Amino acid sequence: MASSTEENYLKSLYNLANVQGEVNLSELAASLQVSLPTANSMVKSLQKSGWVIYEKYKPLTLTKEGKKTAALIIRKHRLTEMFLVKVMNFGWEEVHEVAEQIEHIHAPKFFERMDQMLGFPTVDPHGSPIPDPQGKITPLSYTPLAHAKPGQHVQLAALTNSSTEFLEFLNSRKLSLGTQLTILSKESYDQSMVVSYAHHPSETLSEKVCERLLVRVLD
Amino acid sequence: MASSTEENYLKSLYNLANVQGEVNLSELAASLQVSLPTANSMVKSLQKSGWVIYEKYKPLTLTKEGKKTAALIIRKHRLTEMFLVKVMNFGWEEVHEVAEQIEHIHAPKFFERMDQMLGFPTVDPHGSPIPDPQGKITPLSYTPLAHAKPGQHVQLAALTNSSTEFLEFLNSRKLSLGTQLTILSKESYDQSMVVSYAHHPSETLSEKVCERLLVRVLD
DNA sequence: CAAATTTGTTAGAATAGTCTAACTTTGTAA
DNA sequence: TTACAAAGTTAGACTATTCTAACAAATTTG
Repeated sequence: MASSTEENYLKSLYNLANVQGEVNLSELAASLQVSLPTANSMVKSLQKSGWVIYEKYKPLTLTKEGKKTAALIIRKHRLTEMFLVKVMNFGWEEVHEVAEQIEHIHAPKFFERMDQMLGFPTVDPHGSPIPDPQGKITPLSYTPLAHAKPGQHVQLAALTNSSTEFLEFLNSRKLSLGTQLTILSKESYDQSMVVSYAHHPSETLSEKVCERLLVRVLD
Repeated sequence: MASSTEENYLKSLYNLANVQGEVNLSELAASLQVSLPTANSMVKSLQKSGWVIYEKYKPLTLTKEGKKTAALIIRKHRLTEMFLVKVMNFGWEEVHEVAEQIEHIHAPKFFERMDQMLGFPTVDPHGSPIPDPQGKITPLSYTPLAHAKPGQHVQLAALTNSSTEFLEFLNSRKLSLGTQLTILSKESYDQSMVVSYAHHPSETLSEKVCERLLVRVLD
């Protein structure tokens, strides 16, 4: 069984996986905030345990086992976030830290109960998909708000970034998942967009924000 | 801040504390299932951190700080057990293992929310008192069933032992906290007792069981 | 393409927590 | 009160995870 540290490496590897599912050591080290040699030696040991495929100077890939293990940790993380928000009344900006700890708890029944109490949710409070109990994950197919056209009606469905600061920014604008927006205009100079939604007849969102908001196009 | 390992040492020390609040190294080592040298070296480091008072060949005592830290971990443990039973519908025999892990989570708000959702309980599912947020604990003042006299009416209030096996035994007899018992007789040969309670007109409980059941005398 | 930069590797060390083996103190009991 | 047993200590070693310093390979770029 993986230690918490190992679980964190697998999770990072899973989340960083690029087009080919390949990740550089440096990316991994940066994402975990450890030095390159630390990541290097850990990766060697993950390889010995059969979780990653690794050859000197080559990029890293998770094995099938590694992917599944990672997905199941992410499942626990997202289920926990959902539980904190729906059952324990946390704000969506408060749940990450706690979930980072609870995801390492070994107690299948605890997470099964959460799942059941939540009615088997498929996405977490930030719209990210929750892997199923087998570690299968259905990728999202939403569009960045930045790609929407003036006149379109869209609904906020997920975020590509869930940092506390961004979530607090969204709170301050009363933007939450499900909010329906009408795109009023797009400024070609800086790609910012002017949108309207309930009680907010005109709100300007920067390019950065528009890229982080994933929407479902309604018309 | 204490590591999980250190927290476990403090908790054991707190729970083992005898009359003088003194504990032997061997008791500690046995309770944590580590070797004597391991306990010895850990105790030295706990002393350096100001959590225990220790001198070569002398018994151990927790400092004020150590006691408070321990009580707050026990608070998290018991609050968690209560949450698992009352909110997540676990059986009282299933909660210990999970709580052993969750008690090490650092997330004040998480436990405050539990406390609030539970209506600020003062005892856990096994009748053990929950330390307050300052680490103060009110000791129980119940009587072992073994001390009750034939003819008395008592109510099951707490347990001195909460092992899974004992809890499953109680489940099998439909005995739970709050159950009112009438003591029918006590066998002087083996100290076993014959009691009656809802739907159980006559149930024999061994001395061992009677010593582990703490009751409130009703008349 | 050769230099510069980025990326990855090795070596060596530190800390936390654990162990076994060997030895010393303390406490008990004949 | 000496001898044995129980309890505690020391020394030395091991694993996991981390670091810095020094070096090597790969990649980028003028």
